[in-house]
Amino acid sequence: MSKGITSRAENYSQWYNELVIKADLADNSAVRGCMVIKPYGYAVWEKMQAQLDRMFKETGHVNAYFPLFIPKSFFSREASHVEGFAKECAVVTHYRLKNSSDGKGIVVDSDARLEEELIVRPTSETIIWNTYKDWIQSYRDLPILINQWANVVRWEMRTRLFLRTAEFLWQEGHTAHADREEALAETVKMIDVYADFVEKYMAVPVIKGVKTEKERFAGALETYCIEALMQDGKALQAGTSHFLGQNFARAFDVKFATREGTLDYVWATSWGVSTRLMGALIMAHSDDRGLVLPPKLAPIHIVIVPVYQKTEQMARLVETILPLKKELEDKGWTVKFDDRDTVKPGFKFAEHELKGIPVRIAVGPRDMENGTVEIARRDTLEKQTCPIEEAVNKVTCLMDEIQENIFRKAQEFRKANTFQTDSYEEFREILEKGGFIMAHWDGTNETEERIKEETKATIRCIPLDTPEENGKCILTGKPSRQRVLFARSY
RNA sequence: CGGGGUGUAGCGCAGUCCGGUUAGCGUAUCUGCUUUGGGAGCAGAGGGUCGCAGGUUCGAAUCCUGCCACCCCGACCA
Repeated sequence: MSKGITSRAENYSQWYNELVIKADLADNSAVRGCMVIKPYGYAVWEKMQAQLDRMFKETGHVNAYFPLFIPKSFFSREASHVEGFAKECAVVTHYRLKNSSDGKGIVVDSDARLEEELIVRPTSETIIWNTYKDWIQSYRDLPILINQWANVVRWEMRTRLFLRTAEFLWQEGHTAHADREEALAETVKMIDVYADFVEKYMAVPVIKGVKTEKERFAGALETYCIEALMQDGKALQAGTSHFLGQNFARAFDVKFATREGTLDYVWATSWGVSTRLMGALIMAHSDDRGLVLPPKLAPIHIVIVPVYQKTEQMARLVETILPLKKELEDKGWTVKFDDRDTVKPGFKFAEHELKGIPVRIAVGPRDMENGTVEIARRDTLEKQTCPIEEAVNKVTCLMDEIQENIFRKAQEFRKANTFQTDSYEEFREILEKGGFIMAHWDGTNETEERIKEETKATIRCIPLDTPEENGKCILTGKPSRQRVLFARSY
């Protein structure tokens, strides 16, 4: 295990993987493309989960749970949906094993073949809409605003810890509405919730927009998304909210009696974020010393490290440290007192930095004499000595400062790496360095496809808040009304 | 699924071309002493079906055949 980790762009993926593993977040599992989320990583996910859940409830949603297995036939109901997901599904064909006839191990019992294969959900639209059909008869049954916390499986060709694993954890909201406007409003509301969460809690700035037809979710009429820029200059889709129109209602025959007494199909939305957000968090803030966690999502806010030579000294330090710890905890901070006597302070410093703990307090004999403690912040690595009675206030201020600072830093990075160009030549040059590019596009699938083939860049989104501006498509020179966001992406 | 690469101690690797002592190094682990304000030092100890299965040979980590797994780059994707 080497001591340093480098975030140089050319070995960014190794850096990322190494960081995830060393910072004790996750491991590769024995199952291809899956990961083991370790307790520390899971604690971060739980923090994210808790906050998102709060935000969903505040916007009127409730949680429910639907089956892991989906009958194959459900999938073929919505044509574009099956096209989008069929290639990457895990399929259950049998329900029993038996001892092999040669006595060596266990084989699948070929007599136990399922009449209809079951798909391990890659997303739950189909099984949920099949259920909603029974739940919805009248406008009085609407809206249905349900969220599910679940795992899904997508048999991806290539995987990377947190960013794209075969199995991943996520939440998926599935709502049903009586009219188009309400469903559209819900779609927008949820992308706003996501953007809020990612910016205010994860401290990662995002760009809100809609996907082009080519990048749209399979079966959606419109896909809203938030896009973030990682430190290697690649874009990461951090969350999506889909306006599904009446497509799934038609496919699953979900009609309702309207106020006016007519029969109409239900309007749908779905929206989700996943453990991929962990990937975004890691890549957006980390440095060569390891993870940098925003205080609002850090499982441990403060670590207290004692510095001492003899056991008696430690006993004296404890008398100072325990009341301090208690006082910090009363303020609502999660505090770890690292009293291990098996490793030296320097080792502990490095380890807690690797794990991204926002604030470290060191207390040693020198402090005992002066009535001080040393406070170090993870984001800037600055250290300061302060009187012990001021420590609690100091730390409390520091937490807000750190939260703001890492957001500002990420914002500045994005600003410095967002470009605007009207020349295809320059467009290609910028892509080599990485970053977001705002450029004109003629609005056709063909142009988008050709740009992707020639440059590996995709249209991340058509940003919501970009002003209209007449221009010419960067590739074809045809007229364009608005710049769109291009980037290479994960 | 296409291209490239790698499987040797918990982790990271050397040895393989050119077969030949008891398979080695770093790190981690354990014990002891000294250390402790930025990843400690010394001494000692434990830990291996050399990815799997065949074959060639007096002798295989090394050569041959087949298989498997993983990683990277592409295509695909949250």
